Amino acid sequence: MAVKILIADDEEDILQFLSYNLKKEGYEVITATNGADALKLAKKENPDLIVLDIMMPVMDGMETCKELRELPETKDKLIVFLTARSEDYSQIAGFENGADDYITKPIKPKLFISRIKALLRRAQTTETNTIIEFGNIKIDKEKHQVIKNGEVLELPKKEFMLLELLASKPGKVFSREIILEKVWGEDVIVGERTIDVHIRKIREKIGEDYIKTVKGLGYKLEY
Amino acid sequence: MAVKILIADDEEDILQFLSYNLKKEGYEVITATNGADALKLAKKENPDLIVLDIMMPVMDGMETCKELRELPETKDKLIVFLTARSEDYSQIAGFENGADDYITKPIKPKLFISRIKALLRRAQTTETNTIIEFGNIKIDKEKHQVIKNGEVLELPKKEFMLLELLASKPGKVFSREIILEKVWGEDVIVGERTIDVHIRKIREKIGEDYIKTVKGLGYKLEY
DNA sequence: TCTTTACATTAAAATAACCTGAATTTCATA
DNA sequence: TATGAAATTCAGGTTATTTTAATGTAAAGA
Repeated sequence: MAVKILIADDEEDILQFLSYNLKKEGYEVITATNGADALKLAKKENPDLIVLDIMMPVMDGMETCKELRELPETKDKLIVFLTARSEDYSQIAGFENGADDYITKPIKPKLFISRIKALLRRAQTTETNTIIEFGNIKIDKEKHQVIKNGEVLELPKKEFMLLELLASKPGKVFSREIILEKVWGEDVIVGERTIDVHIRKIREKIGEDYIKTVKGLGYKLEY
Repeated sequence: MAVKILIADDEEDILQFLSYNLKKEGYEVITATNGADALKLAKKENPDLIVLDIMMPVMDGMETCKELRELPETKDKLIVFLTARSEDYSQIAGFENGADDYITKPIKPKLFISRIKALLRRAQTTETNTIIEFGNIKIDKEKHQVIKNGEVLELPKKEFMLLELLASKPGKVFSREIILEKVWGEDVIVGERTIDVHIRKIREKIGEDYIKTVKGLGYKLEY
């Protein structure tokens, strides 16, 4: 599922500029031209991150931020302020539970993107256990290694992801559809035979007995 | 080696007053009269602790603090804010990686010194091991040296930092994204090929077999 | 049995990721 | 501010990975 970002700015130029750059990175973008709209959209669309211009008509960025922090459904959202370089920092550093980051205009695309990415990454606390075990196979996500009876196997990216998926719930049958979505991504279009080929490669490496074909349904991992 | 403290304040009186008191305690003191200079000095002189006045021309204390927190070489430094008593505490509390302590003016020498001491003491106890070893390679952070079979290799800054990062968790795959963030800093935008080139330089020096490329993911250190 | 369906296999094509060396720019230091 | 070292960029080359496409096989249904 794509990461959703809400941008609120009254200047169309900036809105388009930021949208373009974020979309290019694969983010889903929604926009508002003032704080009040941003608030409504935030409640409705549940974005992962919100970019607020400080200066906006109807409701400015700070007021919007304050309101967002008060609503239960948006209070923990990541919020980034856009500020003119000239604006006094102390003015916006003022509140408790303020923004998670401040970006000054003029905005440089690469810098903007890297800040956004850094924030989203830091927020990701769902770092799950990095080691999965089943039978005599051990999968170490961090080291990107599969160990079979002490023997280290280095699988390339896609193979690793596919095995990781199957191993995330041993015994469960994963349909080709699900596999494509999880390993390749929702909007990546590849033929179904591609999966077969990867399964073959994995079987060659970890042994033929682990991954079982369930005709008409998909694949599962058993031990 | 004496503890080095950087003070940034636009008022000469205060600068002298604090310098005097710190020097009397045996600290080495360097000074700046605005945030921009402080930033430059911090990078160059590598002080152990930085005292920043909130109100300064060119770049104020908060802005300086933010920038310091973004540079890899200064991000973990101890930072103390000087604030006028009138200034509201909550005004400056907004930042994520804020200061380590706040001291209000007017400054009482004894109190000031004891706070500084306390901070330094706290920081010292958490000082990490300065030597990392793996295989026949030894990395001495303090001496900024890499020793391979007794032979001393002097790596330049970036190469050293990169190797240090990889060595901080041998086996773990570090993505280019993470490498850029940790070694170059979030906001420093350099091309991805830059990493490759540094990796090659390191390999040329420590040998080809330690750093492993994991295609599509990044690099890891193995031995 | 013949046909259909679903998956397997293989080699080759396409792509993405990385390496390399040279040129250029930046930086620290005298 | 001149100098050499370090850092960065760039473009062409190389390799590993991914994907396709053509063909094979086995099992289920007509």
